[in-house]
Amino acid sequence: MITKPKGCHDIYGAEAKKWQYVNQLIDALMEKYNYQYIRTPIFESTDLFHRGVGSTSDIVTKETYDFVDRGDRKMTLRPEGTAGVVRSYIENKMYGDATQPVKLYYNGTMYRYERPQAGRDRELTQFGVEVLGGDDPIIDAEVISIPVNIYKMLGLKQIKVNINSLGDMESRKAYREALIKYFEPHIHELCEDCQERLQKNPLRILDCKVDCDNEIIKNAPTTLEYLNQESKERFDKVIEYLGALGIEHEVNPKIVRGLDYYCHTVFEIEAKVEGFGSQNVLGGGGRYDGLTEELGGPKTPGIGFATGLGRVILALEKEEIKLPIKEGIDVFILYVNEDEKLNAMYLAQELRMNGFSVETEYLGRGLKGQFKQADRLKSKYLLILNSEELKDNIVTIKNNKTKEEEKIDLDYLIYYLDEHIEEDEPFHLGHEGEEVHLEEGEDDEED
RNA sequence: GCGAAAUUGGUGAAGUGGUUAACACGCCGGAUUGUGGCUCCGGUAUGCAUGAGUUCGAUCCUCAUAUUUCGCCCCA
Repeated sequence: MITKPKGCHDIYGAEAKKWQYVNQLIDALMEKYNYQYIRTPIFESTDLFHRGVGSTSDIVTKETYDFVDRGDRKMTLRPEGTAGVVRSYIENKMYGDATQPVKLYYNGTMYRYERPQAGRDRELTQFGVEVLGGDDPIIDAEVISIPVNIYKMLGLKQIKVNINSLGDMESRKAYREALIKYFEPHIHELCEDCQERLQKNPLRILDCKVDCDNEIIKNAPTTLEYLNQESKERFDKVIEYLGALGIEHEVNPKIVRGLDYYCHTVFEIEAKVEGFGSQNVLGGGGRYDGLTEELGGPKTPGIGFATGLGRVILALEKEEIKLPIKEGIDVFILYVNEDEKLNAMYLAQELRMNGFSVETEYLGRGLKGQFKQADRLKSKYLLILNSEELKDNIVTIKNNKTKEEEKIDLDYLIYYLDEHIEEDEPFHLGHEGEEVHLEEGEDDEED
């Protein structure tokens, strides 16, 4: 048997419904925020990812899916969304668009050559936004608010927003050096991994799992102490604006993110629910004011975030949240003989084209089996065909809940169903179209 | 890249170095000759992850491979 590649998943059945729901919620909310959907290629020139990401980690060399195409071009399956979006922004000269800043969102699969574990796959789906061409802290606050609001709308409660500032490039550099200087004399008191991190990626020592209780790490200088005046004021604004949006958060100087291009605001949102596993960051992001220039575009400030939808769905499961997913069909058409079958086929098409979800029998089961099938499909109505009745243009329609049965003229069938079956509810933001309040404590705790 | 555990039908699972691998659920059919969900009866073939080895004989023991799960590294 040929099996799926390691770290990949088939999404189908009830799980696929969850994905569709989440995707619909994202699309609906992004429309309200007026972010434009963008779809970029799933593979790009390998250079694109090498340039943006920098050299402090072994991401690029070890953890991407690289291949050479038939034209000898070096290609890489995208490991994240930002690089492609920024490339597209530059290539399509969006910095010249009439409406600025440019607000974009994407939702697609990413590929990382990693060892799978809970919450970590080789093919993953990320939803993210990028805002290019503005550096006011109001943008930072808005970008952070998007995943927070999505999690809330999905019903997730046990989440925590961590935020930090790395400052501008100057502050960041100063901090890095200070950190190396601080750790160097104590290096032998730290774990092996940390000893290696010291020169390669000293910021990562701060969230080491082995040494996290070590006094040396606890007393290490924080990014915040190394912010210059301007960076500090900027960060204070972001905090203030988050407060205005009612977004609970914690300033956590250990949040540093792994990549070189981040500056100023960085944030991560983690799932706090019991049993989530060690990969508990649902999403995160930050400001990358230097990236566009690095990739060959004009100097353009930018900020974005991405959230792994697989982890979001895992969090929904761990918090035992049931999404309001519509299930069942409107009508199941039962038939037995060939003449009825032809009518069933035609009626199914007719009703479908008139907006009803319809199933009929495909496997030649007996009437008893068809009733069972209709129940399994959670059909609201049963349409029972009978050759004799059809001659008089009559069909039997049965409400599968009340079990009441009526004989009606075929010409009235659509009218009848229109009367009895309520319209599919369009996707609502919030529940049952009620007003949504996202502030703490006002939620539906008591419902 | 490193370490640990797991893998039995459509599903949940029990079990053994030796003719037909339990039980349950599900599904299909019948009792009920065109109105079901309960009950009873019958059916559900080739199925013990894959490949090699040990053995008279392997689903069981050994090794390898694959996948899954958990942790480390890394985390975009």
